[in-house]
Amino acid sequence: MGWTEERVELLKKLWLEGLSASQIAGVLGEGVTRNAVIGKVHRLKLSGRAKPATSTPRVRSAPRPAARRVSSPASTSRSSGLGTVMKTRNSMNVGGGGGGGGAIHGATALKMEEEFAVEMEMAPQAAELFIPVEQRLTLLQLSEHTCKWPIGDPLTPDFYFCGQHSNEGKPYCEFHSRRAYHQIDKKKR
DNA sequence: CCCTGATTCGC
DNA sequence: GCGAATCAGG
Repeated sequence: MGWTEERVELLKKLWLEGLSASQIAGVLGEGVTRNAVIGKVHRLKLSGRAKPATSTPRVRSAPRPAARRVSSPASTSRSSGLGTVMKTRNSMNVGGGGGGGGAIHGATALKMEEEFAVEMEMAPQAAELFIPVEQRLTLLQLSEHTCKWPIGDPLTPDFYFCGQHSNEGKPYCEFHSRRAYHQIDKKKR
């Protein structure tokens, strides 16, 4: 499928809006891959949309030895699981019983408007894992195959570890292993 | 592992 | 011009 003016405009809009290439590809659908989007973006010369200008030396350490293409894949239909985006804030439930202690809400909610909108749009059912009290682990109860994802405030009695089963040398259960690596948030790039 | 954008280069 | 493969980074 070629790039009609409509699609190009939509691409521009979404890209400038800050959506990732894969997300845009998902929106455009119909056999449009992330690479196609990125390639088009480059050709349109509208790449680098939030460059701090600092830190982009583009070091090409490996000069690319030989990267011939593989035979054509015949079918390009791709049903990307777009609705799988999970952006959830780690619930920090710190106590609550005592006197009116915690009004410690930072001023982090500044540039959250658009992001939050997109968030709600794409991950309507995102939720944090809930671990039943009887399954929660203290530090001493951790073993090789228990998820070591910390939940809550370490300085608080209700701090505990996930404790779900984790596979083969992995420190976290499947649910948390992603979060461990992946930067769900962070506004630096 | 998952993902991101960047680049190359055969088509 | 297009985009798959690949790279480099998070």
